[in-house]
Amino acid sequence: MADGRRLRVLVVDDHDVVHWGFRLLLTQQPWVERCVSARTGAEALELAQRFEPHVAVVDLFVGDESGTEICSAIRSGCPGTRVLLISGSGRISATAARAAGAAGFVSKDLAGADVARAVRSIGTGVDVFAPTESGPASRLSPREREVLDLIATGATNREIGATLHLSPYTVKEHASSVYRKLDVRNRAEAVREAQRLGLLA
Amino acid sequence: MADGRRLRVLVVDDHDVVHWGFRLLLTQQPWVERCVSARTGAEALELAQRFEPHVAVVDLFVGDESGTEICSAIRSGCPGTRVLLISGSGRISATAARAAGAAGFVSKDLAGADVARAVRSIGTGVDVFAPTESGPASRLSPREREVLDLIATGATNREIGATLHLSPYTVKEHASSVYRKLDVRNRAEAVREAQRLGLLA
DNA sequence: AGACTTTTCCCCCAATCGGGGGAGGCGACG
DNA sequence: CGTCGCCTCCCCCGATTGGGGGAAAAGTCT
Repeated sequence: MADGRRLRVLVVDDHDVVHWGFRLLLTQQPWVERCVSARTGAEALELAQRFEPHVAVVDLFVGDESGTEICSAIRSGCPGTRVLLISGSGRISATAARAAGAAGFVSKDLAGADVARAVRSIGTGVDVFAPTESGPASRLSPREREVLDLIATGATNREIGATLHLSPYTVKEHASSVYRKLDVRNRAEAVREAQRLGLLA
Repeated sequence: MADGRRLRVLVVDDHDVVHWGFRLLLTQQPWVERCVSARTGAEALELAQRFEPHVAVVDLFVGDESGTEICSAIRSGCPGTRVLLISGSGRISATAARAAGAAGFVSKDLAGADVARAVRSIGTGVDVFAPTESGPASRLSPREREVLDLIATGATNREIGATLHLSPYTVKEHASSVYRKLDVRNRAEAVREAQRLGLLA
């Protein structure tokens, strides 16, 4: 794709510090043509269409909005733009990122040079899914994550079952699996641990 | 305190992007002499003692470490340095921030100019506690916070009672008060809400 | 094909939870 | 002085939880 061409990059994040950080990081790169930032999904979409960036760096949580949704919106509204999802402290499943149409996923925890390299790789057509899933977080199955999400809202097993169209027995089963995998004893601790691991918004 | 003098600032955060963001933001300010960054509590302490910054900007969560603890460490290891605590998305009680010896607290959500102004205010001896306490967080009594902390560890009311030398009945009473005040139904949701409000770390 | 994981469902049972009620003591604030 | 919030303790009760057991279908990986 982009070979001898310099890249345009769009940064989507609700924190100004992140904007400045990326701007400082990226404008120093000789292969970056320009770097613009959006603070909301709507702004991101608008900028993407007007600006046609090669790469959109999208935070997993942009205010109240979901990074994966913004990713999907950019993908459909501006097909030429490839999306790199970045996470604050937590992790996301590579499959979920792919499902949203992302071309890559990395953690903000990575050193600057690594993030920059990831942006460049995305821009040149190479997919990047950095944090090879390893922690206890990754061992949670999709179903278990769904259940965990609902547990964090204070829902009972019965309510979760109704929501997910499952028997309360099954919900309890998934909940117990989550407790085992996260090494916690109950819902309260599971929520705390999930927050710590960045599994919840 | 610092009048005609330009300020040295230490940024403590585990995310490089935040470092770059603050660097870009602060080095543009004419009243900033220099801006250095630390990625861990130990590094922060070391830099604080060697560098004697006027202001230390400390994230509420630095990797696995607690921002308030780093704040305390800086305060005792380098009394001349005043600390500005910053939060990612959540909030913290101003009282908790004060207890840790912080001279101020703001949210990363603030616009750049506001954050910069807060840093400058801290450096010139003015305390800054931006999100004026009003929410449900501040209404929690000390006992209720203790109970909430222990609930987040997965402890049962009986265990909490043993820890705090209270009857399980009393613990249950405090727990119920917490639920009422945070407008949640149970422990799991209370933990999630407490995290969101920055009551836990 | 066998091992493995995931998902789904069921039962039993003790422990825990959370709301409701009541009660007394304390200190602050007006 | 009365009220109000905080802290402490107690009981009852139904709902919920979480561990133990078993079972079956589907898919993946080797």
